[in-house]
Amino acid sequence: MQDKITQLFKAIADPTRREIFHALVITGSALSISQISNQFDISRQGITKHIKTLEDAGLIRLDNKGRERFCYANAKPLKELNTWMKFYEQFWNDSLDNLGSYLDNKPS
Amino acid sequence: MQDKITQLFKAIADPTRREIFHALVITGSALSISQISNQFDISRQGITKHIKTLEDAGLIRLDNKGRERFCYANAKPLKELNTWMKFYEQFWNDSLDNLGSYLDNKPS
DNA sequence: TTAATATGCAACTTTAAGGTTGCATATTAA
DNA sequence: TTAATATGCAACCTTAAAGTTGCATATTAA
Repeated sequence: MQDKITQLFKAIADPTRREIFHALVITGSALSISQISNQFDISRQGITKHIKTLEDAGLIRLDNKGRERFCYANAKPLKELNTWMKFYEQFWNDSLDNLGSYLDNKPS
Repeated sequence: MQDKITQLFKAIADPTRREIFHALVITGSALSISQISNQFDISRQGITKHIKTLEDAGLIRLDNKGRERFCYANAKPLKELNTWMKFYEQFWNDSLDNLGSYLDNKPS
């Protein structure tokens, strides 16, 4: 399997999955798979696959309740992505970006 | 085409592309396509494709110099991803995560 | 000017991702 | 107990992504 951070980035790289995750976060509680899939045009099975991907990435958790499965968000893994990004903050704040130092060293 | 943020997430979701980007960032200057591809096991053409993807996402820029093409990093687009993530910071800091409010409302 | 280097373009293969359909099964409502 | 609901499992299709190879071309070094 791929590394954790790749798995996380891939999970949120899909717009449908970001929507599902966001819906769960703002709901603040849990939604069943049917409730989620009703909000999308794609089939329930398609949504189930997305949910599995999000679950594998740790971004959602599932709780069985009778015949239903409730999903709720877990934003904690995003901390790792934030850590990854933090490193680059110093670079995106550079007014010149790397072009500056590149041009300084450019062979003429 | 897909939206900007999806394009960015997909660009950095690939581990090889993250490596290329990181190498360019820490180099602080520019590297030619050959110099980059020499650091990887995959073919030059494979690297060229990754570079194209990174360029399309705005994460690197290219500058032609004779027969060479120099790539340099541009971290600025990551700001957008950071903005996306910032929203969820309040949730990953919750000690209880959404499980708490979910259980509170769970039908018994 | 000949050879080596750096690259682009295009076609191709392989694998993974997103999505569908059909069917089986467990749970709950009528 | 019969019907409706919520779901899983598995097979399948389609498209896109990752990566390759071969060849053409421009630039630079010998």
